[in-house]
Amino acid sequence: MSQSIEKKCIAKGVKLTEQRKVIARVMSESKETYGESDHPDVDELYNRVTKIDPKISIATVYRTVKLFEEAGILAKHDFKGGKARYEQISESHHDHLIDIKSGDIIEFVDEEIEKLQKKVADKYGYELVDHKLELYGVKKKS
Amino acid sequence: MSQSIEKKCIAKGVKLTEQRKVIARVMSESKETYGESDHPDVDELYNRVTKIDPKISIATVYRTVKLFEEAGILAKHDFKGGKARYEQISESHHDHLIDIKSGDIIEFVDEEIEKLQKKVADKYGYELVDHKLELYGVKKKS
DNA sequence: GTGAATGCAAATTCTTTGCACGAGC
DNA sequence: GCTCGTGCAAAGAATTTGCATTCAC
Repeated sequence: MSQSIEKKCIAKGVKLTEQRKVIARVMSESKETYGESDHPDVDELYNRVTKIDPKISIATVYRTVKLFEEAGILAKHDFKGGKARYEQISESHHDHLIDIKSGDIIEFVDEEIEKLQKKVADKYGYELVDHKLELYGVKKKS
Repeated sequence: MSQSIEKKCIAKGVKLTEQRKVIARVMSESKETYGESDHPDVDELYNRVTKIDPKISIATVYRTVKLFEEAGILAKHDFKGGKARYEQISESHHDHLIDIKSGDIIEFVDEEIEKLQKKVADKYGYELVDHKLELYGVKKKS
């Protein structure tokens, strides 16, 4: 179980307003409530937070996810489909396998792929600072 | 050297209008003219095609790249930065290493990573139909 | 000739911003 | 009181779409 976003904010000196607390809480509870597959977009997040505090505006949600992203608290993903989707950054890095039929998202870690990526960057004289690996697949009938 | 887009259209039964021919030609010549790093967005493509035929509208460019993408002729990439960027699909699959300082794009192939990706999908009971691997790096001073 | 493609401008969608008001120190 | 955050609505940017006209076959 990962550290609450609220605590991370305090650790990083991000000021916590009431609105930010609600957004932090909703994102902290995301996977516990909706499963590992949960990567809400801003609209979905807005729906969830306004159930707790109906006065929060969508602009604040946009501003807050951007703030959290810059603070290294949330990760932004541009999966196929146009809108940006967010998840809390966890200690352990992982990549995504996306079911193109159902939209389900499976998170996985593959140390060997990680190592090879560094090797590739190295080969071209680069230091790897970030990467994105998304697999798109269909369930095999078995 | 890869097959011209125009020929691919004929092979796939995609109707060729004058506008589509111009767009096909510009995308076919993309890497030869602008280097391996070339992955134009729609705006850039629009600039290039209107130099050949100034009457082509941006809507046609959008419609055409979507059409070509659906026909498996162009690949669409959502690199960081908001706008979609395109390149011709070549026989040999490759991934991208992006220089986050200069924006340069290096294309690379790593068979081992490819294999591991299939293995991961397999492990979760999926058949891999597509994937996206992007490395973001900074040049090492050496 | 007929259905599909185009150009234009308006509409959509996602996201950002200007500004006046409000909250916290 | 001052600074910064928020809400609202308007602005922006990228992309799509409705419709009348034109084009490809």
